[in-house]
Amino acid sequence: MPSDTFLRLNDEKKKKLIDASFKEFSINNFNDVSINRIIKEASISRGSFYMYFEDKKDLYFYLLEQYLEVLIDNMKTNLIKNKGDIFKMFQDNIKEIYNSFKKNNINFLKKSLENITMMEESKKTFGFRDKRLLKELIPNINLELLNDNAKKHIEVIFAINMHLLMVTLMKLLKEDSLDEE
Amino acid sequence: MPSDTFLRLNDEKKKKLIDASFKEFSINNFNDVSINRIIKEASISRGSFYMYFEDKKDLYFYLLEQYLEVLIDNMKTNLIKNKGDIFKMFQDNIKEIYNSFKKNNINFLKKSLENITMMEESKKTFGFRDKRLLKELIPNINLELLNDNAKKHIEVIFAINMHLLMVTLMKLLKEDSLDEE
DNA sequence: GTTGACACATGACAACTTGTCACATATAAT
DNA sequence: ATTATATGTGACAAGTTGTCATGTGTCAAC
Repeated sequence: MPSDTFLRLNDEKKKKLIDASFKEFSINNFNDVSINRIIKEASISRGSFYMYFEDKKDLYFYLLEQYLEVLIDNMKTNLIKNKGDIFKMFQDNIKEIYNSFKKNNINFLKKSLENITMMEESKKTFGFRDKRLLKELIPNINLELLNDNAKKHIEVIFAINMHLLMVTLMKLLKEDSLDEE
Repeated sequence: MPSDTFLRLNDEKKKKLIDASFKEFSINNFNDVSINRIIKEASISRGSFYMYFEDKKDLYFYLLEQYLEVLIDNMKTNLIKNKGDIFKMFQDNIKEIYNSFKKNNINFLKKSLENITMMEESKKTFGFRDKRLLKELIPNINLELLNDNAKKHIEVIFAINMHLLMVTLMKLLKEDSLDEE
């Protein structure tokens, strides 16, 4: 969360920083985003930045929220335009975001989705990569323990269990981290 | 992918680097992982490292694959122990990973899941955050356009559409990036 | 009007980071 | 022994981040 100091800032200064941040996060992956470039573009000092935000992550999540605001606004507009038809609204919104990307060739959402995708890659590696896991294990699985229906859908059952393993571990390990703090 | 040079390395040297890398990635988030620390721990030179791997990401995905190998091995062992019962196998595996974390308090999988979670946070922000989106839009939605069943499940329908918007955009924007290259 | 308290701004600084490259050395092939 | 080819090396430039002592501005109280 940005500090109160940031929120108290006059609109112009705030906007300048937000704009510069959006620009930077629209061009670079999270890892390559440079606070240096942001403060240069926004003409604020290094010290000020760290007065406003804890770190890059803090800034990023603030930007996400801001983006969401804009998204909601666009959706509202499109909803009214389409007389309350949510399906048409969704269609229009996709078009708009896509066109805006085509035009400027930079897009905050695009980069965000890339960041997510990169991490989802690793999730895939764990879970379902090329069905490799199952292939390796199948000789050792006793199919007789399953009923006929389950036998047929062993891939799905395996995938679900793998997913459960991930989710369970995620929860367990997360709770544990919280205990420490 | 690691270079052939790396794969040709003798086992001892390879292991030393892999071990050091796992350790570093088990303690720090992806962003905070330092190649510097890794090469120091593994006693190799900076130049060598970049001969083996393109960058941090390259190394990370290699480690993921290695981790998967170990996972498969553990699963096999547990499968045999449990006479081919995959459900018992999954249970045992969760316990094992969790206990290993409890013991060493460092865990590669834990950090990986944290990285994923952090990015999933942002996905949530876009998509479904507190049902805020729907709440803001509902006054403008014309429910008469939906049948009675759809009316009841407007939240679900909305969530699905939101998800579709994300997935569609992800695809569109990704394809477009490929065109450029 | 001076004082003091507080909020905010500043940029130099230490302590990192990464990727590259000219050069050195090892190993194999002629 | 000589030449290729494959590896190893660490200094280097060019960045990065977060901190902190030292500003400046503002506003209330004496």
